[in-house]
Amino acid sequence: MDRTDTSLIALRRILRATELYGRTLAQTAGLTPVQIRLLQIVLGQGSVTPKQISVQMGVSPATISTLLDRMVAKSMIERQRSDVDRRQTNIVLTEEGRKAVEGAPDPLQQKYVKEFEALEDWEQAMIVAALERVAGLLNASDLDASPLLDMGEIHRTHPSDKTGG
Amino acid sequence: MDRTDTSLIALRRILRATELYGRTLAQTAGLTPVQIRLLQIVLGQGSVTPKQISVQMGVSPATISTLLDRMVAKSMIERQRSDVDRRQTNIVLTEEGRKAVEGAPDPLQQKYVKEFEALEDWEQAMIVAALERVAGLLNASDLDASPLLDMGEIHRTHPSDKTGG
DNA sequence: CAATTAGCTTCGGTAATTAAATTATTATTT
DNA sequence: AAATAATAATTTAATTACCGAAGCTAATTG
Repeated sequence: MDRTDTSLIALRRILRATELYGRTLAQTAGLTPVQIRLLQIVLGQGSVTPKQISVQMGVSPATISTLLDRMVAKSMIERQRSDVDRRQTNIVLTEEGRKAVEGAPDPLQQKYVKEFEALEDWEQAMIVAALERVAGLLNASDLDASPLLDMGEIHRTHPSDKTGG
Repeated sequence: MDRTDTSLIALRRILRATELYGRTLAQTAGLTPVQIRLLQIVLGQGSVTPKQISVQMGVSPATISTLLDRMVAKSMIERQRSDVDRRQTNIVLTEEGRKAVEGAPDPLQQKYVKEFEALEDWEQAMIVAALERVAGLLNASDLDASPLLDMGEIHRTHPSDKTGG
């Protein structure tokens, strides 16, 4: 077995593990994976339009619209008409929504961060370099990643009050 | 920004790129991402039970059952009652299903393989080591990866006409 | 044989998804 | 400015994804 296959298999293991565990986490939080991803995007941006969300999640605006309906019904987000361009709607988290997303961190946080930080210095450096290389190979744009920068904060805080809902 | 955050962002870029591109590929093939994953699992295993599929995909058997219904209706797979244990059903690809899955390879194959193989030797080695390390951190079980070993064959073979199976 | 367990399916319901059509607003063109 | 085009969001109708509970069939166990 050559290295291409080996790396592909490792990548698939990463994808599977993340997805499977993410589903578990979502159910624990009383939300769906899609709903959590929405909340994460809004948290990372502070304020986004449905259009922006649809691009980041790779689904149509119609999908986002109905998804937002449900999240409004759950009092997780609010729609605010934009002042500068009244065609646009700004999506913001409610207090409840912020608690929900901070109490339901994403699977990478849970399974990855602690172990990563326990690694030797040189190994961390190698992993960072390799991951960025792979992301580059996949043409992964910064558009996808930068909104989630704020998520990095989570592993530093104590989400000890999981008042599940 | 520390290395933990940097690596998390890179990982998310990988996840997003794979998912977004996978959705595009699926639509091009006239299938959904879930349906393609089902076909990939059956291809990799040769013959699987609905229960095994449900474990690998991380969904309930009920979900698989209805999914199989649709794929049978599309003539992509067949249900075959097991002889050794007649409670079980063996899922196998039809000729049409095999063509479909081989004609719609997964996003990693498409966007990754060629570029990876163009890398310097040392860089390939580094990436393999790093990816396997990360997969290990995420506790990705071998259960998830080994079924997909056969997928690695795809980029080497010509899916012309493989008689027999 | 009766009870239990295992594997799969069916049923009822919620959520996710899209294409197409609609509404409201902004931008452009004549 | 009036007409036209383009953009942002939503609604509608339809399909797919998903699950728990209940039901069915086959295997196992007492």
